[in-house]
Amino acid sequence: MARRTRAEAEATRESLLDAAEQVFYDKGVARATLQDIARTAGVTRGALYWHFKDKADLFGAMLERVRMPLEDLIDAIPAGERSESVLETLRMASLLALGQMEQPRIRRIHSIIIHRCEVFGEFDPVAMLRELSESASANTLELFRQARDNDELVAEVDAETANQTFHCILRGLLHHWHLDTDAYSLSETGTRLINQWFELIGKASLKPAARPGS
Amino acid sequence: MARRTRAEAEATRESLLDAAEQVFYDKGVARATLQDIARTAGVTRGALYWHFKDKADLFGAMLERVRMPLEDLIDAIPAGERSESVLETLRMASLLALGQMEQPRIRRIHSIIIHRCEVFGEFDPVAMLRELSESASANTLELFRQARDNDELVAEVDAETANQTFHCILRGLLHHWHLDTDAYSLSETGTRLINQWFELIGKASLKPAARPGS
DNA sequence: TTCAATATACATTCATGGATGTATGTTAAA
DNA sequence: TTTAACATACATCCATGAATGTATATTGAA
Repeated sequence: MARRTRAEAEATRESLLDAAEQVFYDKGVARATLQDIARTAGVTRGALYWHFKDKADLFGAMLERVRMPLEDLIDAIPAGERSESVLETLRMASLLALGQMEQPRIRRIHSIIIHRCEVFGEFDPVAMLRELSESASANTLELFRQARDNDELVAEVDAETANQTFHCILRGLLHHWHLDTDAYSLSETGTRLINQWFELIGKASLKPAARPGS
Repeated sequence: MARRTRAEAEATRESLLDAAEQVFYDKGVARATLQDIARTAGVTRGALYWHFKDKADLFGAMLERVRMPLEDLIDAIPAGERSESVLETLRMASLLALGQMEQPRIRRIHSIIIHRCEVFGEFDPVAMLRELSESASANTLELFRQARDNDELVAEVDAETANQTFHCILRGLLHHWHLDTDAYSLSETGTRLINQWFELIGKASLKPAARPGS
């Protein structure tokens, strides 16, 4: 066909990324063919090869599109200025994060990363996950240390172990939820687990109020 | 080549499964070719097609080979007769499980399932993971309920939430470890996390002894 | 403002390889 | 002799990537 205007070109690029998301989700990254993706987007492989070098490039661009909200979500945790206590800030931030993970777009991307792609030539999604994990862990560790310095933690726990357990619970919950996202509500179950754990590690004297609900 | 004796045939079948493990681990299930696997096993694709229907069948057989030890590991948890308290039994069983997961064979299989395969035609590894998870969760839930009935749990926690948190911590830790298995020792870090959590959920009056080490 | 000149945004076609599955050959065990 | 346990050979398919075609958008100069 003929040349499109710049706005139209950007639109086809976006529709290719949308199509990639859908096809990767439906068939897995390896079994997804560029033909499938182009057809889903309503164009030919020619268009795809114009906008992206190959499947790895397309995959990377697809992740890039949601990396910002994902990283914002992590960096936003310290942004919630310590309203009452640092632990309370962490607790509320993690509940917020769980809510984000139920959004369809984020959920689909997570599902692709967790269950629908594998080590992939030069491109290694595991490395990306590792980086995200490291950065998130470093951020919250700082907060757990503040909590310890503020004497908000019970005697049995240290900041480092608490931080690790915190991320393990969240990660474990996310992975279990992705085994069957229709089985239960991530945010509801997550809220229950997180609240109970924070109740255990926080000193009773510093609790904001008795939560009578169940 | 010539016809082999039954024992030799079984040996080539085993070597094909060994080769599948290695090649799946190295290149991922999708990018692994049956040619690679046969070559690694020192035979041709003819032998592979004699023993297995196709790649999915081979993959299933590979998992079948370690399913028993994996399920034994889960079912063995209640087998550790309640020595002192139910919680103590659970704690020790989980530490045992972490140790098993560091064994090279189990580690490789886990790595393949977690990072090196994706949804796969009729064969769905996610469904298998879901079943294993359900069965393990049901087993331990019964024990957490016993612990509650024995009044071993602090007032803040209920059996159901404790069970979920327990599995989330273990699952989250396993997944994080598999991002870089050389970064730390799974059993050492796991012991620290698990011990601290059990200390939090168990009543102090029932603690077997003060663990002075750190 | 207008109009070549050129870059852009694709579609189409082609060459290639590589993976799969099956059919058939071969040889020694049973 | 028959058949199990492979090896070899073959046909088919299909995904990739690059090459080429093409019509329009954009731009700079006059």
